[in-house]
Amino acid sequence: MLKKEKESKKLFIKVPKGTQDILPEDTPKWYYIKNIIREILTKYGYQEIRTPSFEYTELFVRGIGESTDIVTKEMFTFPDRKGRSLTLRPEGTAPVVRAYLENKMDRSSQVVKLFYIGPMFRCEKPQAGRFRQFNQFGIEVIGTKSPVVDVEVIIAALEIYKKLGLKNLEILINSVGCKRCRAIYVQKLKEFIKDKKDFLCSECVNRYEKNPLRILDCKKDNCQKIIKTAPIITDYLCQECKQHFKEVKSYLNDLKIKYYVEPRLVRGLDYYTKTSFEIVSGELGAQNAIGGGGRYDDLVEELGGKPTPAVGFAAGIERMIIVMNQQKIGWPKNKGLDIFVAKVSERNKNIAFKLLQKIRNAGLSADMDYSAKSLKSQMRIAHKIGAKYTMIIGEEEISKNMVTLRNMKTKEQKEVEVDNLINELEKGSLG
RNA sequence: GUGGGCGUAGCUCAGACUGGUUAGAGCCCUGGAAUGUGGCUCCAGAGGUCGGGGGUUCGAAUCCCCUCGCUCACCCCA
Repeated sequence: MLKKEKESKKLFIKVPKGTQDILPEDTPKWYYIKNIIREILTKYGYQEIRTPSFEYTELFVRGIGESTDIVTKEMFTFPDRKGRSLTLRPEGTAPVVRAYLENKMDRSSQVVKLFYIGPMFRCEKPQAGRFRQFNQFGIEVIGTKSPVVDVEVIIAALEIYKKLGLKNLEILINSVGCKRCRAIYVQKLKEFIKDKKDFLCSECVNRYEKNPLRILDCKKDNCQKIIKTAPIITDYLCQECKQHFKEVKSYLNDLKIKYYVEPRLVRGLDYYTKTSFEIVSGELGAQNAIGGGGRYDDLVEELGGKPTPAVGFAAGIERMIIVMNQQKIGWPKNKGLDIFVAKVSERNKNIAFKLLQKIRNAGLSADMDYSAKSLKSQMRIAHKIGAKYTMIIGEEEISKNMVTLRNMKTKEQKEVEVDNLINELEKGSLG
């Protein structure tokens, strides 16, 4: 017996690493946040799209980029029964573009504005603000190269943050150019670094061949020193990219939105072109990005469509919640129960249950205790769960075909006829 | 993948450095305080083989080794 218990304790299964339960005390927060996201994005003309939680692996390999960290070491990939490779989505943009093409949305209208909310999966080592399953909301505007849209995406995100009450967010912005000018810049960068390679850290030496732009992001002191004097991409943008970046900045200025140009901002997804930005918070620890995005003018074509410019943004909801908690921002709490039904003795439980159901049918929330607890205990429960009223059913009341209704706040209570109960409640006993 | 920190009651932790009688506190939980009423207070009670395994020792929560888990950082990102 004791041995069994011991063994069963060992067999407790825990949540997988990097995942978490959202408990009832927190679900209202999620409702609240998701509602605000939907409300504001709808206002901006975005429509919600829901894509599957997994896709064929190839979508992400082609979309995000073969050599990216996400694809090389962070994906949950598994074969289906026929051996086709599937992957839990690590991000939302590639699936949305896939759905856009698959459902011929390119034919139905000029510009398609979509948003999504849902879980993403990355098999990384968890730490502060980083999980293996996390939720993102994201927006995608497909079908226009106008820089106005880059800005709209940013301000839509900012409005959501603002509505939630998040403070002290910073916007970092950069342009990573297009295919052509980026290639030229990368060449310049490599030339600059070539004779300084020996002073770089071992990882950056690797990056030199694979993805030289990442060297800009290295935080090691030595690399920083070298990078400091390196050419910056914004000096090598082609005419079109330069003009685009200029317009984006000028719209931001017009709207009096504060931002920092960060020429070394390079994001880890290969599809970005031109505008690339990040929204960061000091309250997040090392993982300070609360959201990020940019333009991806080549992705639609990359995934088999016609050349179609697009821009998007994605934000981590868990990180938003972390910042909300840090900044002690409140959110609507669970609504208490309208009525708790308390029975004086077990003999009354059938009547109590019938009345309980009657109240529920009238559209009010109601509950009772199903074990044989004392009236005192039942009152305690009613108090603890925040019931507005407690309905007490005892022999005295039953003999008169009445119940006692107690207002938990004012502590006033009165007897009410059962036949008149719903009327009484609707009439305003509940305010 | 590489490093640091931490695992003692449901929760927050003390005890560990300087091994030694039944391992503690607060909160929470359960029951009770003139018989049918919440909070506070008071009383009583439940709850841990100290993450797991091995070793040293007369004796281990405490020292050593292994292992698992959590956490933070690097990396990368939301």
